Amino acid sequence: MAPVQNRLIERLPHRERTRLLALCEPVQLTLSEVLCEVGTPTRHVYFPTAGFICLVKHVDAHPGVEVGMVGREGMFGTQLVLGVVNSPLRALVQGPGACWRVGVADFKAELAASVAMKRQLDRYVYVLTAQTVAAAGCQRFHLIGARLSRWLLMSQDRAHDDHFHITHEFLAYMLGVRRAGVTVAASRLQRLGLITYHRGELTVLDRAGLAAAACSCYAADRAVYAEHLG
Amino acid sequence: MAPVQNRLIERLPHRERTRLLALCEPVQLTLSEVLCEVGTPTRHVYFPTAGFICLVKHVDAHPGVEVGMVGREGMFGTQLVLGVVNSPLRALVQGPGACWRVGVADFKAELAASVAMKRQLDRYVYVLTAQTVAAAGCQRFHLIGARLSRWLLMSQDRAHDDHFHITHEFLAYMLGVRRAGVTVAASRLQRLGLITYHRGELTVLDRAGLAAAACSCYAADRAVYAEHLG
DNA sequence: GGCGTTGTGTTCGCTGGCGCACGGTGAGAC
DNA sequence: GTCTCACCGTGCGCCAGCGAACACAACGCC
Repeated sequence: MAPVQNRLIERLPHRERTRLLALCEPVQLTLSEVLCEVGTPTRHVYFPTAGFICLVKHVDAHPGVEVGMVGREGMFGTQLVLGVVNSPLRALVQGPGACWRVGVADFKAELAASVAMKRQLDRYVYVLTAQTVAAAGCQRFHLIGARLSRWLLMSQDRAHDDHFHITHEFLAYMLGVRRAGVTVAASRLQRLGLITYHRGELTVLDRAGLAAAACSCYAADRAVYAEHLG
Repeated sequence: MAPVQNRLIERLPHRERTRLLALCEPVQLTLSEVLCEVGTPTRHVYFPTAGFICLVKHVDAHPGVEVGMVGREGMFGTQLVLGVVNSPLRALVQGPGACWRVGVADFKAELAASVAMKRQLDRYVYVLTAQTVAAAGCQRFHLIGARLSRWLLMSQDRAHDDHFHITHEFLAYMLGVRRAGVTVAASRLQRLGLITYHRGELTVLDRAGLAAAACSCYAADRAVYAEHLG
């Protein structure tokens, strides 16, 4: 078996890790796949190892806003940790790749059986909530360019690659803005030599520069994660 | 002893409720009191009975945005339920009134001792998180007038009174907007006969009208609460 | 090799909210 | 009775982002 490569699982005590992995099945996340729709019961819990997932809030008929991102540092299905089956958010695969998957019943049973596991996942719930709260502030105060930069950095961290597939259209959906707005912001970043892109293939050229262009939320998110699960 | 009048405590099984109340001390929340500053360790957990508390996120040097509100339907200190001591948010008293208070150590001990309590508070964490997520979307898409209406309704629910003390300045801080913007929105609501106010004393005249003017987030929040803790 | 589809660049007029600022007025302090 | 201060009304210029639209180029399909 390949190394686990999901931080939450790796941090579990040996016994719990083994038991959980025995219940996991490896699945491949495919781009744009919807793992869970709003208001529907969660069927599986996901622990990404290479792919990553965006959590999107919808309000009225508006496009949608990303409020959280889950890569191999986290999991999708935190609502189950809190004892709730329905997802309040849409879970959308943004980075294709490998992932562990557990059925809801098995997951609940393990959670009930292991205090250590529950305790750790509680902490992750906290971290993800902090990210969500930061997203609220970010929505309110930061300009598209800064938010775009932040989003690209977060994606790059989770894709473990400086190149990934993403269109302006999709970015607009994630940021809750117009596609044209993204084009303007992205082309500025390109002119500055921070990124380059062409028909959905985007490459980060200057990570440090991008970090400088990003809003403070990026650093804040990382700090919270490091403090509680680092 | 007066009736408990905090929904979370009331919903506990008899044994747990009695034990928790034995550890509680009654305190009076005073307007504008800061119960907990960002990044500092939480000292007490609060279960409001008459007063209520706002949770405010700060980003950079910007004014602040309210991302959650806690009245007698909830509690302040959810981070402790997740095993984290530091608060990610500022907790600010917005409605003065009575409240139960428990020390952190006592609270943790009770939480560890009672599965039923932990389970219920987990659910409340979920509800509060949903509220936070809604706040993010609300920030992004809704106009000041609609958000103001929502905020007034939420306050009224928690104040159990159609009259309360609130200035435009403070509302601006809560909504993360300019004071002048609040004045414009509030005076429109007044012209429509939905509210009346004068030098910090505000009265709701037409609750139904206000609900019609508010964004969908208000109804959504209530629905989530009712579904999970109703 | 033609054709529809998808991704990107750009324009135009509009508007909500911003920063800043000034003025008025009620209420309490002395 | 005056003074001060908190609270509220309003105005002005500005700008980010919006909605709607059009143009063009690259790619995939037949």
